[in-house]
Amino acid sequence: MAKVDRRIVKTQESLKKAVIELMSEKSFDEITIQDIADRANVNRGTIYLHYQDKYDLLDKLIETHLNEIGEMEKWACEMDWVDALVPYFEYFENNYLFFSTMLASKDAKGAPSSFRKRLLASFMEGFKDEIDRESGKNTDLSDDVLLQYAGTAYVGVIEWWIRNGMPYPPKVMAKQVGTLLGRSL
Amino acid sequence: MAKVDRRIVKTQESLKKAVIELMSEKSFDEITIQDIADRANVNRGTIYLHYQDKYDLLDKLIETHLNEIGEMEKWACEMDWVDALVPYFEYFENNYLFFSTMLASKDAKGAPSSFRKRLLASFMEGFKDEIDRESGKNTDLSDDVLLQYAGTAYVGVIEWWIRNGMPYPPKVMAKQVGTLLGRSL
DNA sequence: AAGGGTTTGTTGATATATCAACAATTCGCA
DNA sequence: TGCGAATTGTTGATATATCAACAAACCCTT
Repeated sequence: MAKVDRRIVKTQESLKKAVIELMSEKSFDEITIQDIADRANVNRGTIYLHYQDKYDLLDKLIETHLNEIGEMEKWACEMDWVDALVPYFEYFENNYLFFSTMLASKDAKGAPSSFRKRLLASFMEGFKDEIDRESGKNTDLSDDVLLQYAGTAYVGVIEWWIRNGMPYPPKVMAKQVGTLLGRSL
Repeated sequence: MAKVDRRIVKTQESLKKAVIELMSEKSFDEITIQDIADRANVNRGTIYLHYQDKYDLLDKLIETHLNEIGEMEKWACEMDWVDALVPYFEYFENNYLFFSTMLASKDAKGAPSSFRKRLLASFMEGFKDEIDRESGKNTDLSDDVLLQYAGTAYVGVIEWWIRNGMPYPPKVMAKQVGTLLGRSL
């Protein structure tokens, strides 16, 4: 990974943080580029050095998180389901504002292409390699159905957990969801 | 006040914040320029664009706060002592980390020139115009003594209040200290 | 006191961010 | 509908921050 200039990182992080904050206050279409610039304490023009427009910014923001989640999948490989899920729930907890905002906000017209959908796709992709093909318990099931089932279940639980203010600690969630996913796949 | 470039403000604020944080962890002489740069997430060289060395940085940091306190004096003029003090104590509260660190840390060799002394001088200066010259209650007292008395008392109380984790809310402190200062001056 | 590692202050070349100004577009509303 | 105001996206000139590299000063430890 080539080193990125410090200023780029700082600017992009302020911008992303600003968008998240603003989205928890107004709907995405009401947010203006100037709003974002002000909140991030960055010149308006600077935004265009990094992003096409606010849709692109939101898009990249989502992409960033999905990538980080994707990274964890590799790390978590070779682990028990229950243990592997802990970092996920901790990640959701640490980025509470982002997830609650994303799952709460209605999609704007153009770009956002439903965060929920992208999250689901990401999870299903990750589940692919985790399906039990040995014990034979899944021989009568098609992957499509299985993935859809486990994926929506997972997303659904996360959504519920976030929306309800994370009523259980990450470890407890990981254990329970881990058990259930283990049964399903 | 000519507008200052955004980047300058950001950089200087990170640097000042970094110094305060670090001073609450190590003694000032143990802090290295590189430490400050790292903590502030700024290139080491950038520090020299703004300050001579770490002593200068600390000096300017103190100066900044003393100036802000000085500003409040003008604003607070024409007010009852009790009311006038409220913003002060609120300021101390808001900058708790700074004041507790500054009042706690032993002076390093070169520059710091005792924060406590500078604070005292600043207050005494501010008290000058507040001495009661009309009622005649102070005719037998010399300004020197009076200022020294009230100044050290004020600083002493603040020091105590900060050191003990601000056991009373700012308004309560303002009321009590205000009463006492009113009697003294 | 010598030596090896660390910290410092400085430099020059380069990258990025800023600012102000502009025309083009969109928005709110009369 | 159409006007005025706000927002957008771009530009060019400039300011600031970055990075890497350097020699000098400064520990410490032997």
